[in-house]
Amino acid sequence: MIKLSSENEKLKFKAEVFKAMGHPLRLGIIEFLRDEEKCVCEIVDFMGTGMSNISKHLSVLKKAGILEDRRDGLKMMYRLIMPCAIEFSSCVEQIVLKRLDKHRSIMVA
Amino acid sequence: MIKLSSENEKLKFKAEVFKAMGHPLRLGIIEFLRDEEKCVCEIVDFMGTGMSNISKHLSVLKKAGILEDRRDGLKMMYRLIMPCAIEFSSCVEQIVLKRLDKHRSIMVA
DNA sequence: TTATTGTTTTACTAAATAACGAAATAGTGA
DNA sequence: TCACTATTTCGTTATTTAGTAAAACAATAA
Repeated sequence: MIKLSSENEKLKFKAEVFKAMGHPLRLGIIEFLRDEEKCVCEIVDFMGTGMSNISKHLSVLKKAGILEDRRDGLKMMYRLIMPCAIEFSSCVEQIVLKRLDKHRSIMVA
Repeated sequence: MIKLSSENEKLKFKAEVFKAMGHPLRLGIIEFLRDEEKCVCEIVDFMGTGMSNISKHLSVLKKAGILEDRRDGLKMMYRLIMPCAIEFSSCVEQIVLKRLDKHRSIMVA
């Protein structure tokens, strides 16, 4: 069966969102922004890596449509604009924890 | 601020789930399996690429804990075991469509 | 204007990972 | 054994990632 090309286009766009979230540092940023916007400097302090590196990851998330930024004086503030990302992340977390438990009990057995 | 290492471990596991979904072909497989299990041959027919390629992508999804398989005679049947993946995928789709609309209206304006 | 702060971008290196097709290798059942 | 379905391995090519350093940029203060 041949898939419609518009379907493929949609899949590519959607996959880009998942790909953007598929990196520990970027996922950490998303969770850090869960409740309120933060400046780049706060994100750098929290994540513990260089500003230039964080800035690159932020631009990936922005391009994917997951974050938006806004200037506040000298600072750039970033905020989450895809609330379902947090929901899905918690769902994945539950599954991951369950798997880790299972793994642990196999190790013990 | 320094992050706990167990937090980092969890982030890595979760990121793996997102990474697994961050590929058009794999996302297509997930949506194809939305309602019922399918054999590899059906997935190959639907996605339109080689079996060896599909098989590898299936193993990525299985390893991430998104799919499970079961043998039925000669065939291997795959099914989705992470229902929230579908929910999140629809949420992302809505956002992607909105962005495409906006893009289109900018192009027209 | 110049200096300072906060951020982004570009450029480069090096290592790791991912993608795909083709061929070899399982498993299962007749 | 043969046919069928699926997985694995191999080799090539491409992409991703981390990291650092330097330059560019934007807004504010002196």
